[in-house]
This record gives sequence, structure tokens and C-alpha cells, in this order.
Amino acid sequence: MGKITIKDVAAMAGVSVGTVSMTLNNSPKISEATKKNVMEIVEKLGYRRDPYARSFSLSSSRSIGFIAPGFVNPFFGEVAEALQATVEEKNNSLMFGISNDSAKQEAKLIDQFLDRGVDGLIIIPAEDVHPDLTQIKRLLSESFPMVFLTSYYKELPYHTVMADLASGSYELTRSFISAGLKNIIIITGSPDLIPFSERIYGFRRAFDEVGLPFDESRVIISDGMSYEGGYAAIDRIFDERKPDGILAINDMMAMGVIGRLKSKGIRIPEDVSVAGFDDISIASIQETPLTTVAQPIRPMCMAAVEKLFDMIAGKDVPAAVEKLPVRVQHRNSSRM
Amino acid sequence: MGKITIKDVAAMAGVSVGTVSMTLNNSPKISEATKKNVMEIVEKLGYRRDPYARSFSLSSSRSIGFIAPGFVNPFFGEVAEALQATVEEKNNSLMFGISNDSAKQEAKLIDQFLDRGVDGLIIIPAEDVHPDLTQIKRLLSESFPMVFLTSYYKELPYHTVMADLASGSYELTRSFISAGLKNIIIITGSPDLIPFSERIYGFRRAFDEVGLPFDESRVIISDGMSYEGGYAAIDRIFDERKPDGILAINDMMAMGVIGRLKSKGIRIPEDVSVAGFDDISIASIQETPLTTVAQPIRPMCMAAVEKLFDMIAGKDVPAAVEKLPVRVQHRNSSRM
DNA sequence: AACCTCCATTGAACCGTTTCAATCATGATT
DNA sequence: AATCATGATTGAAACGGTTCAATGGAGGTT
Repeated sequence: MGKITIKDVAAMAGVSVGTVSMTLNNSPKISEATKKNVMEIVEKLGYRRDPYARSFSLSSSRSIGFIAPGFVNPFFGEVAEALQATVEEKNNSLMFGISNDSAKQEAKLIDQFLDRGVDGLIIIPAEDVHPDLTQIKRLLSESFPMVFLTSYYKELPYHTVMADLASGSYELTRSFISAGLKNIIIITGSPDLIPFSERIYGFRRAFDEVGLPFDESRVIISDGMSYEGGYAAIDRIFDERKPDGILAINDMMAMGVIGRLKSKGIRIPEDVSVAGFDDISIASIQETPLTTVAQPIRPMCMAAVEKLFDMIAGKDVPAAVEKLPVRVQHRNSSRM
Repeated sequence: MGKITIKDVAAMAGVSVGTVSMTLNNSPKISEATKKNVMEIVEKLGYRRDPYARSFSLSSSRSIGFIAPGFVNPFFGEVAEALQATVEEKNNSLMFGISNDSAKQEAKLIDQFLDRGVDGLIIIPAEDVHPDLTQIKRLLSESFPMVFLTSYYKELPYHTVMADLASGSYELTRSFISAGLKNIIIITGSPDLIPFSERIYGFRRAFDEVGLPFDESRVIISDGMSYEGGYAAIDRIFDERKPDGILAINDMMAMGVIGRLKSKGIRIPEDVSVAGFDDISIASIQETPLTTVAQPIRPMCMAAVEKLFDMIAGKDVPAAVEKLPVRVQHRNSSRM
């Protein structure tokens, strides 16, 4: 028994193939009576349109590609979840790839996605200090629909939706200063990368506006923006630096910082205030609930998808970095 | 300027479209000289095969669908990551959907995936007590390639790759008994669901084999297999039940259990031993590192993908539940 | 020189939709 | 009764690959 095609339906319903097709697409040109008749046959035969033929005809796969650095940091899992829900509402599918923060891997994934015919791409840029962006640049020059999420590549401030982390960082730092903390530091990755430079910028601005001297030594460059990274950073700098306020670049790292401080017998927040960024769901349920800057995940995903679909629809979307407001979430890991 | 098609390449190379196609597919029937010539033109024109036409011709999208309950529990994020890597090695893409533990949503996602023409499905069953499985049953009867991962639906013990959680549970319980714990309980979801019944089974067997009486009150049925769920369960049963050993059904819940116990001033593991399941990456980096049963995520994903591709290739894969060995990971949350 | 083999290449059928100009049917208008 | 307008339906082209039977050509054998 062969596959049931639109022809079989047409034959059995006594209409042309075109009529069946238009019925399935709910075209207003087909009379209700005919539609009803055709749909009955469709039902009876259990007919289902061939997705390959359909994509071929339409030149669209109604699917988009999503690239994230990975799911070790649950923040990205939460983004993936929100993104999937948003894309699904538009009756599209989401394919995903994991870059492991390597721009090279990212390029490979993009290539794969293009070979699969995705209609557009949503990319969380890899935190890669020396990214090779030739491929992305080529796609941008061809105006292939592509939106950067949560950050962007410094050279390419196009079509981006992210959180206003600079403001979040600023506000958080101000609150640390107001709480009377004197020796505040930030533990971050390379300032060459947007996710870090934004946070550093806000951090610095807080001192400037309060009129406090800013010393570069407040900025601790570390690598490994993970629990282990935070743990190791404390080992390396705490005894010498003796901070009473620590901003870690994300919640996972902040948790590592707290873990190491506690194991050294330091009290939080009495001795040291700690805060992170992202507000991942475990941040609030730690033994010491974490003060953090909450990224508006849902709104960001919705805005990114909106932007992407506008581009796919051929609208002329101006290249812009859209920064959504954040919320500073005070919890027990910092003094007020 | 129109799209560059295989015809353009053929014309410029002075060969037929068939030759170009076979060259691109690296057919041994084409001479090396011709291939080289054709590839040069391909390069020059920047030609790229149309993925839609290709899928259409081949009746394959080289993509598979993956359904997970969500990423709130990072365990699923880790599975997704491993799965993606495995699928990518096979030059296929992974689409994903999130069921939120609703079989209804799962069915909807499956439908969507079928409409997109995925070659197969990998499903982490929803923890839904009254699932409507008609659609899945239909697909199974059509022998559509489909593999269940980490668990299966009780009525449908087909094509499954999971961890041997019963053994893990057994071993863990034995170690609790050996450590001299007297009042051991397990906090679990509905025993109607495989992920829970497996763990309960192993738990029970440990008592049986040691010759200890087993009392049903050792099994605490709870809902919400999350941090909050664990927290709430302790609130509800601890004072009355006074356990000295607690198995939580997964690591997130175990963390909730620990969180609540500590806030009550109970010492872990001195007063109470706690263990979880999954060995998610944060389990080891908690303030009190968690004793847990590690699921072999990578091997499970590899086995599942292998199975699925065999099915897609038309091989006759016997329906079977494959259980991979687990490893009990002892850490500080339990006495030895 | 005629015949045979073998390998490389060709060319056309095929896949299952969508789309749209052309046709047909119906009822209204003169 | 002839003409027109409107709306429903048809039929065939188009999409861009893959595949394979048929063809062509070069080299070897008799």
C-alpha cells in the first residue's frame, strides 16, 4: 500500500488537486460545502500533508535554529524553555545546538542549520575572546534573519535583545555602597566581551556617580564563569584583597563564591555581601538565598522572536540593540 | 538575481544535472576529474543545495524530535545537551519541545513534529498519572521510530533506554541500612509511574533482602518533585515521622529536603542522612554535597540515539526496555 | 574490422505540494 | 433571450533536487 497523497483525496472526493490543497489551507475561495466534503475524505483516509513536499513548495520549514553555549548554567535552560514556548505559539519549531562557548562550534552549527533550511536563527553569542565571525558577517550582509539574545558580539551590534545589565549592575552596586560596604569588587570575565563589559560599566558608574574613587583593582578578571570559577577566584584573591562586597558575574559563580567563603568560616551577609546576575530559579532556594539582578527571560524571548519573525516576513527591521529593564532582587546574601 | 540551482552549476560546468547531483553526493560512479571540475564551479558560484528540495527528494529531514518535561530540573538540561551532541555526530538535527509533564501537551508536540517531518522521536515521558496515549499507541502500531528515554509509560514497555534505578535505589538503601539507620523513608511521586515505582521497588527489596520488616508507611507519596516539593514534604511529615534516613526521588527534591531540615536546625548527616537521584551537576557543589544515584546520561543518550537510528534505517529492533547500570555516589549528605 | 566490456555520463521521470490564469456555472440585469 | 458579473473550480506549471535505465565512447580481444 502506497502513501496517501493529495491525489487520492482529490480522486475520492471527486474534485481537483488544487481544490484539496486550497481546502487544507482554508482558502476563502473554496465553498463551505466543498470544504466539508473534502475534509470528510481527508478524515476517512487519514490523509496528512507531506511535510517535505510542503516545505519544498513553500520554501519554508517553519522552523528556526537556536544556539546556546550549553545547559551547565541553568540560565540557558530557562531561556531555552521560554524560547521554545514562544516559538511554538507561532506554530514554528525550534532546533537547538550547543556551542560550548566556542565561536568555531557555533559557526559549524549555523552551517548545519542553514543546510536544514531554518527560516531564521537566534543566537546566544559564545563567550569566546577571539571569535571568527566571517560566517555571521556574511549572513548579516545577506540580511539572513538572525537575532542575538542576551548579548551580542562587540563588532556586530545588530538585531539584539538583551537585558539592561549595565543598569542592573549600577543599581546593585549603589545598594552595596548605600549599605556601607567599603571594599566592593566584581569578579568577571574578559572586559572584551559584552556580557562582562556591560556589567563592569554599571559597576564603575556607581562609584563615579557617588563620587567615590574608582580603582581598577576592584575588577577581578577570572575565567570559568561557573560555580568552580567562583570558588577558585575566592581562593586566589580573598585573603589578600579582603572584600566586604562581591558581585559575581552570574548566579552560578556567586554560588561558588558563597560556597568557598562559608567553608572558610566567613559569614554571609554579616562579613561579606555577595550578589550575582540572572536570577536562575535555584538562586532563590539556596541556603543563603541570593541577591541578584533578574533578567526578564520571557519578555526577552518574546521580543527576540517577534523581531526574528518580522525579519523573516521581509520587514525592514532596523539593526538595533534592544535592552529590556532588569529588576534587582534583594535576598539574604547581601546586607541592606 | 535568482537563486543558484543545480542547473546553473551543470550549465557552467558543461555537464548534466545528474552528474552534479552525484558529485555532491560523492558517488563513486563519477570520475575524479569531473568531480574536481564540478566542485570548482560549485565553489565559484557559492552554490548550496536547497534543503527543502533535498528533503523532498529523499523523504527525510535528517532531524529528530525530542520531548522533555522541561528544564526546571537541570537533569533534563544535561540530557538535552548530551542528546544534542550525540545526534549531531550523526549529522542530524534535534528539535525540542517541552511537555510540562502533561501528556496532552506531549501529544500536541508529537503532532507538530510529525507535521515537520522528523525522522524519529525521542521522548522523556511526562509524569502524568492519567496520560492519554492513543496517539503514541497509533504511532507504535505503525512502527514509527520512537524511543523512550529515562523512563517509559507503564502500558508501553517498548524501545526504552533508561537507568537501572531499581538497583540504584536498592544499593543506596542497603548502604543506609548498613550505616545503622533505623527509620528510613522514601519521598516519591505516584507509584503508578515507572520512574517512581522503580525506585520504590529497589527501596523495598533492600529491606526484604536484609530481612527487615517493611512497612508501607516508609513510602511517602508527595507531589511536586522539585525543591519546593521536598521542602513542603518535610514540613508535612518530619515532626511526626522522625526519619533518620531520607531518599528523595531526585536531586532537586533532595536539596529541598536538606534546605528545610537545616532551617529546622537539624544536622546533616549527623541527625539525618539524605540522598537523591540523578547526580545533576549542582548536586556535588552544594554546601552539603549530595549522596545520589548517578544516571549514566551520556551512555543512555548514545544508546537511545543508536536504537532510534536503527529503527529509522528500517532494521527490526526488538521492543525492549534497556536498563543501563548506575553508580551510587556517596557524599556528605549521608553517613557511611 | 567487428564485436564485446566496462565505465562515465546523460536525460527524463519522479517526488507531493502550491498557485494562479483560465474555465465553468449560476443568478442577476437588461 | 442575451449579456454580464460573480464566485467556485480546474488543470497544469513550477519548485530543485535524486535516481536509474539508456546511451556513448574508449580499450581490449578475436
